[in-house]
Amino acid sequence: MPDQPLITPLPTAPDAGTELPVLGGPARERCDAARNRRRILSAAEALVARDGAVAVSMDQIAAAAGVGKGTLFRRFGDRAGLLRALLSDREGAFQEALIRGPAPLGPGAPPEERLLAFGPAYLHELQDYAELLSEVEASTVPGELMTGGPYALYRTHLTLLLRAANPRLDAEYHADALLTPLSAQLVLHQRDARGMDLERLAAGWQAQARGLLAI
Amino acid sequence: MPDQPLITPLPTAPDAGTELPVLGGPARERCDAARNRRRILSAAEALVARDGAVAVSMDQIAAAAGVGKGTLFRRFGDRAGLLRALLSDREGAFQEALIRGPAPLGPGAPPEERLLAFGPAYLHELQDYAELLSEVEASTVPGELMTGGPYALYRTHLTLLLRAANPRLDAEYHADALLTPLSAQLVLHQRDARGMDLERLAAGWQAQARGLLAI
DNA sequence: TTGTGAAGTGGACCGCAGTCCGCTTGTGTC
DNA sequence: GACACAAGCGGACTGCGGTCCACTTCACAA
Repeated sequence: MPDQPLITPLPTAPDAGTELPVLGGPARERCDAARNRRRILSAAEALVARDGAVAVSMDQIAAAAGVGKGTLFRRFGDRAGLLRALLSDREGAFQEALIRGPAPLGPGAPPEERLLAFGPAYLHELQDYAELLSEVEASTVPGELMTGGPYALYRTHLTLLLRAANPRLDAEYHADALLTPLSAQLVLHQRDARGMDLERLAAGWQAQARGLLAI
Repeated sequence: MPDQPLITPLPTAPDAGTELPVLGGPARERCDAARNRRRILSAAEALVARDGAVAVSMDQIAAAAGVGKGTLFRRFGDRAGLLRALLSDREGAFQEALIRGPAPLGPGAPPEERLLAFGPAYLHELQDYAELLSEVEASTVPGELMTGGPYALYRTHLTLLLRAANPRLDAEYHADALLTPLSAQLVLHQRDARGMDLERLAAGWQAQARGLLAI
């Protein structure tokens, strides 16, 4: 299982990873590089767990990992990339469940049911790592957030489901419109500052989706 | 007409402004301070018009205005506050139209119609200053964006309309859910990177709202 | 074992937003 | 007009994310 499943690697950081001993691919990773990557990730994980993602700086991570700062940026592109790498396992599992998992989230159920299952499932996953993902959202350059990374997959997924469930809709638009209320920053604010619990958010999201199916 | 209508001033920057010659209020603004504020705003406006909001730094604005950097931050709190001040006239006009303007955006029309008028009107306004507002969104600390500033008014407005139009809804949730797809960052991405024109965005938003009225 | 080129490294460096505090200046009082 | 004091000022300073490039280390071939 790759370290960063389904996340397109940065052009500057191929990160082919996964120490396959055979089949020297187009660009194998040198073993000292792999060792440093592990060091960086485990140092970052420990610091984030202790102090929270907001309070951890790239210098701190570099120092804790015993590498230079340049190595962090060569490996992960920018701060958002490093934080995203910390999430990749969990995000990968969710993406896997979307594509190959059991119904109604995975294939097998009718598109209406799969659509209605998405929001609550995503919100449930989000509870664990909302703070980290919120930090990723904040430190990603605006346009890039929607373009690459996991959002592109979710957008495609929702577009296909919407198109199948109600062909009269502008599926592309509504995929965005259903995805933005799931933003980690918003959900965190709703949960912590306004006291809206998970069930309420999930029910609201489903109502939003059901409305689209009704027209 | 105040400089920053309906925008609650920062605690560190009272900005009572508006050179009222009479009625010495609780905290009159000294006239050199007012002169500097005008200098800063016009310098900022010129630089933003020339180079774009992203490319303009606080140091540049301070230098162009002929004041120290500390003055900028004393006056406007942070970068987002300064950029928001550049928008305040236009935002104020739109808020005015919401509250006291002609129907269907203003009062007089039934809530369903006022709701459906909001999205397209806001998107239309946004076209002019989307880049600036996107920069404000990006440089505002996450929680604060929804709490203060114009968003609070829009959220309240939508909440009231939704509650009146369909009492079965969780009006507070759906106010957020209808507001997030109007984020300047998203709209800019949809318009420029994905080639979705204004009519399409407006129609999509209305469909989203109409769905809520239907259930 | 040794040579070689590319992949990898790390810390000095840059421009940035935001803070701090000693100094200046305007204003109301006597 | 002189004074006192608070309001205002500004630039040096901090820590940050991110870049750069001279240097080191690895992997492979002869």
